[in-house]
Amino acid sequence: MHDAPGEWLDEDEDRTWRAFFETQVLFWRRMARDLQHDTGLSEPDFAILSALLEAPDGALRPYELSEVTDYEKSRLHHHLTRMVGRGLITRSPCPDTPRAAIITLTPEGRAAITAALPQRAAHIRRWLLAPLTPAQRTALTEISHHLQPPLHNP
Amino acid sequence: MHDAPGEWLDEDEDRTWRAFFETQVLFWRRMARDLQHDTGLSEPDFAILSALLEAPDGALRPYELSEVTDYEKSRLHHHLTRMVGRGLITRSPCPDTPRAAIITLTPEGRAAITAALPQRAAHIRRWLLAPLTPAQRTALTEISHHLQPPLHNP
DNA sequence: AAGTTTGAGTTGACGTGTCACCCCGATGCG
DNA sequence: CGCATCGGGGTGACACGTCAACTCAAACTT
Repeated sequence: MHDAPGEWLDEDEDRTWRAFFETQVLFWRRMARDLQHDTGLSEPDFAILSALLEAPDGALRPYELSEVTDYEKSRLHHHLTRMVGRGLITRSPCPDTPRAAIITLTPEGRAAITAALPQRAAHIRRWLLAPLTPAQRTALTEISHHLQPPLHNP
Repeated sequence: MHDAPGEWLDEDEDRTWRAFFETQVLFWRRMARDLQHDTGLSEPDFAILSALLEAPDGALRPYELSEVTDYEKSRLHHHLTRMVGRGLITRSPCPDTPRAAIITLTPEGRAAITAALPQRAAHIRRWLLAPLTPAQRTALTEISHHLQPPLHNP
């Protein structure tokens, strides 16, 4: 015999993989570039600011932000530090609980994210939704769900 | 009227976007983690080493690597520097043409990439191909191609 | 021939991410 | 009570990427 699953993908698998891979690289590159150029925000800026915008008073604790954005605490901490430096948020010790921090949207941060939302929607439409037929959109949604959950072995 | 395209995505668009977004994040996280843990290589390591492996004598000039991998020259240069430091490749001045460099696979680099190829194929099967039905695979291939080319306005 | 342009290669500063580890208050339990 | 463990928060080192700019030889221009 030659090989069971083989050393590399067969021709069909390879076609799917290459199309997928190249498209993903292109897509995220376009999204990051447009977001940056149209709003001055990066992907993580956008994720954090929009989480804060949906929170009451525009304020959340870091671990809550970490759950919403699915960023590890260290990555989140570093990024929050940079965002404080740019005036988008503030980090203050929580008055009641000592050992706790609280992240708050500044007016500049609020202005930035509210201005960015429609831009972002336009980017998503332009690079993802518009090129697809309605059938392809639903297919993509289903495919995404299929790739998501099993998690048997994280 | 309320709004033409609106400030954010409508419910249906949002469902597609969220499913897509979250799945992509998860997918690339899994792929990078598995590649790292099973082979000690990062995504850019893998891309560069497999390009070199397919080249005659396992050697290419940086600008050729840049075309194959679609990395900007600066990113490529920095990464090559790190890879030289790890002994995966060598960078030598090209004998005939002065101002040119030549990147060569070391025995360690060749061993690393040949060991990594089947691992990588297994990761792709596990996280992308296996969870999908044959129909979904072909749909994904087509969707990827639809998202690719237009480029009207880079 | 002198001057401009082109392009491969390089550099440095800085933004982004990951890893391993530390700090310390709160919680739980022998 | 004393001690361990847990978890939110934080830090530093280093890997990865982007941007703007520089070098310098070859090619192109006038």
